[in-house]
Amino acid sequence: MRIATFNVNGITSRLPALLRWLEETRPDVACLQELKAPQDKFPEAAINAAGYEAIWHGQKSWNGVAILARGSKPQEVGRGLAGDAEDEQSRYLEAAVDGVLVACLYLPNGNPAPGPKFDYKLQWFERLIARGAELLDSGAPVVLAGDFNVMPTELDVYKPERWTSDALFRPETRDAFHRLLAQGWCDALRTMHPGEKIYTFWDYFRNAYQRDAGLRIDHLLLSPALAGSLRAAGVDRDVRGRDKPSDHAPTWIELDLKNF
DNA sequence: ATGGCGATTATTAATCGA
Repeated sequence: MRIATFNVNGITSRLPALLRWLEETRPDVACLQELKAPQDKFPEAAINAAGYEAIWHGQKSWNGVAILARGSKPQEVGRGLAGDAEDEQSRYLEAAVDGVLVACLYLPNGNPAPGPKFDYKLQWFERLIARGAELLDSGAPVVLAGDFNVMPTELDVYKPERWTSDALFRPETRDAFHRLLAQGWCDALRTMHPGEKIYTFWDYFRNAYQRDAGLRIDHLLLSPALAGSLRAAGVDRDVRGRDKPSDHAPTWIELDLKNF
């Protein structure tokens, strides 16, 4: 089973690039973030025509997440994280696909930091950590996939010293990510490629992609029930180098569930 | 250290992302 995560930065303007990538790589599950489209503007017909069924949680202008499955409808488990009744941002969606619980998440950016946006990021992180504990307690096979807006270590930033005060790399942010991992999650990309420079995002400025000035902020975390099934992981870097690209590249894992 | 690009929304400029 191939599971991918892709921050599309606007599904309306990214639809041709998304469809091309789906056709080329045929993931079994695709988690999308930053739809930047209201609920009724999701291009469901085009997704269906590509062989996928989808559930999504849209929002006008910002955020928005979706889970696509090839040839079957993702069975929704829930949307949104508990712990803040006031939170209206569409950033979290859970679904069951072929016996695997897939959580698609778009963690807040948090800049500028410090400030209210950074506070929101850290609070959102704590709510995710609480949900992570529940999911692990269930013993279910779970993948947490999405744009975490965190570079976990210095290896995950092209120039770490430039990013130490940024919301994506501040000590509080990294600490939260590491507390999440310490619950028992497996960082799939890093596990398959220890010590390697791996980026999933290159900003639009200053030829960042051409200079390989990137960040690793899109992650797939596996529960212990799934970690032993991990066979491969990677980033579809070339997608970032095409016309009209997202600033993120699709990131994926391959699980062997034959003996599951 | 700054500003650069791209998408969206409401009316050609502001906001947001990372």
